[in-house]
Amino acid sequence: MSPVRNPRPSKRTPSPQTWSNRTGKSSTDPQIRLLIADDHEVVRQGLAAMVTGQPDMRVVAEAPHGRLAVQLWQQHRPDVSLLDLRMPEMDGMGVLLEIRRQDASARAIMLTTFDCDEDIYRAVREGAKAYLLKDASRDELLACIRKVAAGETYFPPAIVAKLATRMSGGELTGRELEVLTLLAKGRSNKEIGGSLFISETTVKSHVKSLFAKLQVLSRTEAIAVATRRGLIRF
Amino acid sequence: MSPVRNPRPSKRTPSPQTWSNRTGKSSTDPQIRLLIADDHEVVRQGLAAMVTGQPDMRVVAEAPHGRLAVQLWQQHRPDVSLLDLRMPEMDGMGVLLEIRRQDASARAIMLTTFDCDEDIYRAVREGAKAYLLKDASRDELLACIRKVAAGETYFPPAIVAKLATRMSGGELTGRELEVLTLLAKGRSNKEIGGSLFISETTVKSHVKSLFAKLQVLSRTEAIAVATRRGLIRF
DNA sequence: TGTCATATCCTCCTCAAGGAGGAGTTTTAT
DNA sequence: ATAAAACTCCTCCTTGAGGAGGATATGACA
Repeated sequence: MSPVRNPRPSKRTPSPQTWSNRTGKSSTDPQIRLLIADDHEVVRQGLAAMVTGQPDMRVVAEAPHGRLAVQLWQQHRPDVSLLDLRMPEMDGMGVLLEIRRQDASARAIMLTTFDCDEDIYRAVREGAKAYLLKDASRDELLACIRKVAAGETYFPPAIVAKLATRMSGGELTGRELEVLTLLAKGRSNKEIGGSLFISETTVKSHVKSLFAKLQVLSRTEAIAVATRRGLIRF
Repeated sequence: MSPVRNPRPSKRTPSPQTWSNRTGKSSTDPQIRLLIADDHEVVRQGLAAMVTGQPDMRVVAEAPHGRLAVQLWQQHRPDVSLLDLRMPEMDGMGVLLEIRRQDASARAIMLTTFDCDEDIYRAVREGAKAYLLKDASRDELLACIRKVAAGETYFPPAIVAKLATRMSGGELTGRELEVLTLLAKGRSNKEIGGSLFISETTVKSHVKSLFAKLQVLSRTEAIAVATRRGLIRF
């Protein structure tokens, strides 16, 4: 509410010295101010509980869904936002996109239960400073928050490995993803063609390039791989 | 350790008046004593945070995996156990089975992120007193704990509906489940036969009855349905 | 004892799936 | 303007999937 906002004037990351200033900071804002966005109350409570007691950080806002998260971000301009990937109204990626549109230097940690290649890839591409699985320990979470607040990034080794995996094979086109989605629902090529208003032949050709990119030989395999990569959900 | 255990003699739910009594209860055990078992620290912290401040309940033990959960249960004999379904070492179902083997009147709430028909069904069959999704609100959780502590059961409407769905179609045999698992990995009938040391023909016949029970017409559909029901995981 | 479920195996048949190898059109980026 | 993707459609061919309709052996249960 107070008009005194965001000490960072949307500039680039200042020099390391300035950074030290931030950490042992001016009297006005001595703590890392956090926004928590997660639709699960248990998780919000858990995250909040994990930072309370830490003298150098403080939760300034909590949101049960993405839309509110953006709103609260605008109001509070937190130093670091903890965003759940899967949320109603607007998911974590949406929130990240929106807040980074308004302030390209905004810092966010993406939180998720699963380590889907696709999700990780997108989060990194959209400028997430860190990617944490919800099975992270308290220490890991705190370390991650401090790193991100300091302008660094944080990606667990397992995440980095996944990211590498994802790079192989190439990206699916929009149409291929549409076909894949229907294919995963058990639809035949003919049915898919009917749904997308294209011929069965065309579906086949999409399926073919799909298989090549996913490096599989059958639709059932495609479903398995695509699910593991997070391209489709059940 | 103390032989003074479980003041409720596995009787039926007492009258509402008794409820008031329980809340302002006898000096020996005035609170509902809880065990929390979940491999995610965030969730443990969250659950703990949600009950702290409640005068009528108290967390007496926390476990990051199933094996320790059983151990701690034996030590503390909590009134209610909150068990995560998916855990390392031993999952929630295993813990439930074990503690109910030692004390058939033990009360447990099964916690999970997903509402898979199969999981719900098994939990209910094995004597879980309640089934809660992790997106439950604080109020729902507290209400659930109090109900279970009072000897009642608690199943959200959505869960009951799922349970009904699960009942249709019939149960898969062990062999059928094996075939389904391999089928979902993208294996062909011949490959499945090779893995299970049976002929392709036999695989086909298993697949056929599989389809009938799942009420589907193709393997891709089977994967979709089986995933939704929680029969297979990726 | 007979029945029911499970698991195993068979044949014959049809059709959808998927590989090989094209080609034309539109969109997008350079 | 031009090249590169993406999207569309085609034929010919092989094989695997899945339906129909069986048979046999086992073990549990009444």
